[in-house]
Amino acid sequence: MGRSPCCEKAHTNKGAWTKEEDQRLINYIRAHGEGCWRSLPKAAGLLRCGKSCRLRWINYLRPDLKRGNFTEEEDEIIIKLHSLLGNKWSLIAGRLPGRTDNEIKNYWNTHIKRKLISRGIDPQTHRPLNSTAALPAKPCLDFRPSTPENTASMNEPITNNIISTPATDNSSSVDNTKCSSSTTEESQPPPPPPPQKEVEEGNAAAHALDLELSIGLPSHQCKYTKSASFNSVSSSSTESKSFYDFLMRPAAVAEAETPSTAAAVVAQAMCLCWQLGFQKGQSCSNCQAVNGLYRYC
DNA sequence: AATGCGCACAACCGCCTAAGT
DNA sequence: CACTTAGGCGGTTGTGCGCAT
Repeated sequence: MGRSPCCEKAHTNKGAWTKEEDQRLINYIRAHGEGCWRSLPKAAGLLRCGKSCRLRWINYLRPDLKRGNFTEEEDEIIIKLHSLLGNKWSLIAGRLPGRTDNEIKNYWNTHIKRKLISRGIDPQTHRPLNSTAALPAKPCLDFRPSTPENTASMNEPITNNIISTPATDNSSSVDNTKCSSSTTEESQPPPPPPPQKEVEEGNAAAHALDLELSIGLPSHQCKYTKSASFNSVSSSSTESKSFYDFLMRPAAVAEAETPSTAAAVVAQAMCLCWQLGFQKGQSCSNCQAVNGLYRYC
């Protein structure tokens, strides 16, 4: 049985929105609030698909949108979050008040990719370009469930989780693009994405995800539990907790902070020696000192 | 002035998941 | 438990615009 279309396509407009349509949508949402996108078009007198209305509102009409150019600080935050989260645009957008996932996604594809390439960094793997050729993209947070194997691996020196040392180390059979440490199942050739499904299948309780960054998610305040079910903070590390706080801080709270505050938290919580193109053996003291938290080194 | 090209971004599409029945 | 539905997400496409020739 196929999926029914989200709306009656025969009688819906497509393409660019007119000012009148925008105004109708704005007026309706102002009067009735968001919700029930399926019935909204009819109620608002719009010949549009509900999905289309939702997208238009979220990406363009919402009053709290920032619009305008991204700042350098926002750039850096996006880069850093992308290195951790991969193409989880909605998660990244959640950390940038006033920015939408679509906006960030477009900005990434048109600006930041080029910027990173000009720095000699692979935009997908966040590793130096000359060491990442032909390696598949991989998000950098590990959403695998906690298992004894994982837990054990977390206590080992980190060499290949998330961003590993640039590939001078070919002798290791470990796939450096993997964000997770090697386990029995992951010692096999990496299946194409997404790992999330596997994770969820192996985690019926959906509560034991371990991000290996010791990031946890208080379910009461994060709307993104569906996309990334973070576990509770399991580390006493101040740094990881700071970054956890930053990631999981509601956008409304984050908005109250200055971008530099947010950036500082990221800078504090993440070791970026990898991003600077350090070669093996040149990693900073943080990488060596914080066992199990930074997977970049 | 006309044309071609590349870029930026709004919008669409298909899929997934949670919630409802 | 199976099925349906709405909402949400990420990838991709379409189109308008500016610039170079």
